Amino acid sequence: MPKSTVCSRRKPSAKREAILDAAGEVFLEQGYAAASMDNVAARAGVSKATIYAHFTSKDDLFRAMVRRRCEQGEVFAPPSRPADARATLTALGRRLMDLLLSPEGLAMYRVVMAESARQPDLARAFYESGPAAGKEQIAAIIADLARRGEMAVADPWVAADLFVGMLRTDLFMRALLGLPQPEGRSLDGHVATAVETLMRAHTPPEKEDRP
Amino acid sequence: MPKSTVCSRRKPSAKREAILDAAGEVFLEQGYAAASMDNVAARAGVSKATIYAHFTSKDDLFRAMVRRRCEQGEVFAPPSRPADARATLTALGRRLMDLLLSPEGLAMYRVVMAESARQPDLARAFYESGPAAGKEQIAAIIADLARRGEMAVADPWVAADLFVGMLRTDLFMRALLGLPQPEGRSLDGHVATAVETLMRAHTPPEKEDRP
DNA sequence: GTCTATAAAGCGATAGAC
DNA sequence: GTCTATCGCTTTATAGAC
Repeated sequence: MPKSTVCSRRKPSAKREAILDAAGEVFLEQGYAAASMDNVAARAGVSKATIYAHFTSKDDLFRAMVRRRCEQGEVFAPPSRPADARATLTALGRRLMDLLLSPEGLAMYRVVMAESARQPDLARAFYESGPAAGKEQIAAIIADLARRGEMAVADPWVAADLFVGMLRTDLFMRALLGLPQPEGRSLDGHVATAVETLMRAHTPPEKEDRP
Repeated sequence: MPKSTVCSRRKPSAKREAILDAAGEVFLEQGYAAASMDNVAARAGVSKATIYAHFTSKDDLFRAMVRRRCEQGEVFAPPSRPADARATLTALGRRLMDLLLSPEGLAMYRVVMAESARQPDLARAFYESGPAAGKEQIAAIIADLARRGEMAVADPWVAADLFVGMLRTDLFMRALLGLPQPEGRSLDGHVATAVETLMRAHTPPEKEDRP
């Protein structure tokens, strides 16, 4: 995968980067409509006219900001050395929860969903480089576990979907709504429950050993 | 449960209702910030001043609209006569999917999430009267199945969480983002997969019979 | 209660100097 | 490229007649 010096169709002008950073903060905090170009300019430390020298409109700036934040490589690395299904899924689940519950990630979900009606292509780009890419990587790891006989999986994509779904429960919904998390349950316990349920439904016959 | 003539702290003035209906359409379509009072007035067939005679501000109108749409009774009725776990869960899952994927429901999620930072109490009210109330009803039904020996459930709330999570997967995420649903998979198949996975993890020992 | 007309402020976007 | 200053429009909210 290309990582740097490739696809730099624009030289990384310092001001341009500052504007994009500021736009990220303002749009993600306030939403597209409530955010103002004056606000972005102030937070970037430039004048409003400078923004319009780099971007043709508020819309253009918003799209550039979202697209830049979508450019991220592999977020779910396969385990460095082969491990059993429970350990692999637990690490994976924990990583997913951290991503889902990060403030920037949550804000991104909110703002893109809010604008999805007016920016269908942007919503698609976000989905494909975010949730879809992540699920694809998880499905690949599950497929590998199945290949090694650690799990009995008919369709790795369905299994990945179930796994992500069991992790992205009320906890995620509450986070998206900005509500405080209930104190009782820990993230690790939450992940363990999902892993256990998935394993019970996908344990290969020769490994059957109920606790 | 009280249904009508109760809690009518305001007489249902016709214009007031028209304004609230119009506000629902406009806010849910365009989002809070992008919606204008002129637009609401036009769609309600009244003048802008009339709106301000009933509501003190745009914010007040928005809150009244959300709160009114949150007043809904029981959405997941228990089965009329006792049925086995698979049938009960399948009906329940199908009902949940219909609710989650309805255009009004989706728009409500989007607009409340987008405004959650500025309206924390509104987000909480929506959550409690929507997702939380639904999950509570589902947990009660699962608890009843467990009591009758149809399922082996340690914690009905955890089971309900898992069940809802497995249903509210990518399908729901894509719907929130306004993306078209993939053609291949049917809603019924999706529900069946979730029911099957939940059952495998919660089948009581004396009923063990794998297909 | 409901209207028309308007005030006051903020918005996206641009002109023109440097 | 970057700035200051400003245009033209839309917005929320209100005054005053009926």
